[in-house]
Amino acid sequence: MHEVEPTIQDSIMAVYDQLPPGERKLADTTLSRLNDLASYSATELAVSAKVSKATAVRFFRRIGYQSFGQVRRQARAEAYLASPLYALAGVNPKERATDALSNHVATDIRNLTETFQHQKAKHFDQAVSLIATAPQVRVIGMRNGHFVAQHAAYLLAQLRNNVASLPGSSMTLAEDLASLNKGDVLLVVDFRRRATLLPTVVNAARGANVNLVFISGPGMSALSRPGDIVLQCLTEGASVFDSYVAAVSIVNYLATSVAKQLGKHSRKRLEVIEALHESLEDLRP
Amino acid sequence: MHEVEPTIQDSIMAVYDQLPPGERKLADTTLSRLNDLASYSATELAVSAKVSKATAVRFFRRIGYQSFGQVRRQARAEAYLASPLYALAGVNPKERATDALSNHVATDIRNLTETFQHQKAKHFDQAVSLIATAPQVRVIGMRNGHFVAQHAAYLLAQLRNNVASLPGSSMTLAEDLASLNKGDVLLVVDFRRRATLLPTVVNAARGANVNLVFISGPGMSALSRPGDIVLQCLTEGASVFDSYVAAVSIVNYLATSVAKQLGKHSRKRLEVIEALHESLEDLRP
DNA sequence: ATCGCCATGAAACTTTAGTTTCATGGCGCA
DNA sequence: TGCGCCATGAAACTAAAGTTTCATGGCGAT
Repeated sequence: MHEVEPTIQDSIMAVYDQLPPGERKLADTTLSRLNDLASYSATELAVSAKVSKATAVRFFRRIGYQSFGQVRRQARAEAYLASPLYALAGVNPKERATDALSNHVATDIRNLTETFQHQKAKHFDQAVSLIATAPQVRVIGMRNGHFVAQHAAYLLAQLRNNVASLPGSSMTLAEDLASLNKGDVLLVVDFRRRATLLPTVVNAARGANVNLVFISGPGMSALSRPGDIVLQCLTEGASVFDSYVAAVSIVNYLATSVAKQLGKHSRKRLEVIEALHESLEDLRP
Repeated sequence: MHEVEPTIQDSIMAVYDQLPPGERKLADTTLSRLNDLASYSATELAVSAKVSKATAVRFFRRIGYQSFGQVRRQARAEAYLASPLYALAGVNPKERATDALSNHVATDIRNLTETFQHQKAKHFDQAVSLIATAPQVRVIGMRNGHFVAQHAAYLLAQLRNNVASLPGSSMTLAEDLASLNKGDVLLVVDFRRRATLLPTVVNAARGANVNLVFISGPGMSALSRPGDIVLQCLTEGASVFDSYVAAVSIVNYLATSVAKQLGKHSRKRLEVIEALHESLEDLRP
């Protein structure tokens, strides 16, 4: 019978929930680099986790290694074993991945890269400006698009006031729409399998001179008119379901860009929200 | 127009046949380790090529780098880009990401690849089986995780009966939980900034012997216990916000796998739903 | 309020990696 | 043979990484 040595991941997990905050940050950055851990120095890890070198030493000692050198040696040994996808996909780039998993990942990566490659910078910047400066921002998405819309609303609400996703509650859509004015932004997430409700909403918004920003799938959103701002995302799925990975990514980037445009202002807001949460004891560290 | 930087391999090849014997030995060992070059020190390379450290320095300088530090940095970047998945996505490894946008995309691609690389196939398969066969499936996620949970519920609901996301409506959480029995599955989406409610829910579920499946960020979900099924996703963001791209991707793959396990059964269900939608005129083509 | 515990980072310190200098020796060539 | 060139490694040196020590500050218990 012989002991199976724990992997670095195992070692970290074993103590993860007893780690103090600083060391936990380090644990997270370490875990996120598990693949090529051996190519980082302890100092680099410490810097990127925003803790001191001393904390790094304590951390690696706590998870059971005498020195960082040991960690590096083991990391290198593990990297050698731990790349199933490498094996599956073949080292030769010309060999195509054949199994479902590699295929899935490859499809999503392609969705990401192509979506951003084809994005028009002009549209994107316009969308950012509008969202940053509009008196009110509303987000709507049905079915497949609903969760993307929710995500967008959640992120944007951390950056500015007057962000909400529609419909607020089940039967208030009409009221919600009525409160939109010229200069406001309606972010419409519009993918395949659209509900019939959506065109109605869009028309109402158009009537009120609301600025429309679309996040839509490949093939122009039938709801948009020339002149509207449209951010197109690839949604190709490797199998039965469409993939909304690119849409989620673009929402993140959109919110990030808005944050940058708002600058200090929104950073302040993020802090206020953080403080509120703290005092509400609503979150855990 | 901008110069394409040569890869390390290019740099070596360019001067290979003018190299003196010692440096050539070093060139050979370097080339043979190109894929994880960054994890070796110059000293190690020198030792394994049986030349002195001084020769190593001369060699790396001759191929065009000021210091070994530069070599290491570039090696790391190349190793990362040389992954077969990048090749599949058609990304040109020689193009460097420098601006915010490229950085964003690169981060998300990294999140995807690493998330799937570190996934334990065993956990994943268990999750799929449980979800495919459980009498009831419930999904819960708060804050950052909420939209991911919604997406999961939406996809799974297309494949099988008795899928719902919690809380169904604002005040029914207790009732919802009470209706869970042994053998049911609770899919918990648990990311940073967790609401305090979540631990309560999880404990209740544990009390009822419900099977728990976690989708969580890097660093083990503090809610999970050894033995639980945990699917970990990287959530590293390129800027202010964490990225949930990998989580969305894994949800898609999870649902896809459930679909495959259910086979005809779920295909039938998809058709039924489609027919329902058609007759409700709820969708547009 | 005071005490004690612990996490933490700054800075001193040690060790290791990387670089430079220099002496040696091989090799071609006059 | 003697000269110059250059590759090379040993060793001195410098820079960077890793480790230790220590002072601070937060936090809970007394």
